[in-house]
Amino acid sequence: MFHEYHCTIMTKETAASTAQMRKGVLELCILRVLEHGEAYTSDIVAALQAVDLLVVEGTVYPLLTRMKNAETLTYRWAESPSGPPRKYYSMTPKGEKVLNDLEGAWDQFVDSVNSLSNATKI
Amino acid sequence: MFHEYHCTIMTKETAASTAQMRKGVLELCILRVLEHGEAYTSDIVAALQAVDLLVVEGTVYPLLTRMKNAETLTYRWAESPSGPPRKYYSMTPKGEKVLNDLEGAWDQFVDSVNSLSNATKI
DNA sequence: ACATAGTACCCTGCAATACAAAGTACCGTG
DNA sequence: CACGGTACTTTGTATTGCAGGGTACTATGT
Repeated sequence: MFHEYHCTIMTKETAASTAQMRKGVLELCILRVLEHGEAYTSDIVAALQAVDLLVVEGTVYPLLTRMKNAETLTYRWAESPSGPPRKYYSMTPKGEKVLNDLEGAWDQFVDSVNSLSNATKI
Repeated sequence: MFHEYHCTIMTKETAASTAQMRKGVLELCILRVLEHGEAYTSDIVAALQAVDLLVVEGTVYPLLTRMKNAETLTYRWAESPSGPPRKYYSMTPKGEKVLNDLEGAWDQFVDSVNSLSNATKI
């Protein structure tokens, strides 16, 4: 069952493709969220869902671990008002550099895809 | 060995992410190429590489087969001026509908990702 | 006629990873 | 002390981009 009710049109094909589109850009999205300050997983998921980027915790947790291992992120433990302690993630200096690179790659990628709809001739 | 010499900045991390970004948008890109008329695989690969979308034949061939099986595309055999015959692909009516849907999904996706860099607050 | 080179298509195996689902652990409350 | 909620982790599956190798057809040169 798809949770993408808010989309105007969402056929089987489109749903599969949008799922694919998310891949590879999640790292950029997470860094953009953390650009505004530290956050823990539920914050990040909520921020991404708030802009219609549909991700689930099961996807974000492993990605955060990978980014932490790559030293793009770091975290600190912090107590929760109710529940177990949370891992609050924030960018490392290396993470800021990665973010900067990914911004450029993203812009270039969008330009490339969009240039196909006008300029291409075979 | 990466062939992405033309990119201004391409670290290990960026290269991996751009490879991921390509995934899921290739179908849209192929449809955008075929929007201008039929083409065979080498035409398509050349058109994508011309706008810095780096794909290889090994990726495009299976994708074209999947799209043909999904009845998004069809093809006709045509003789080559030199070499074996070629499969010239073109969009089916269903393909035009898929293209239209993917255009909308793509625009929405780009907006979502870009909205993170400004409006997000945690 | 035959060997060679070039072009085009196809298939197999590998690696990465999004996602689902189940499991573990901690905290507060009744 | 049991229970519900929250948070983190792990396991398994399916998808798919990519590399590499294989097959087949055509044209060319000897």
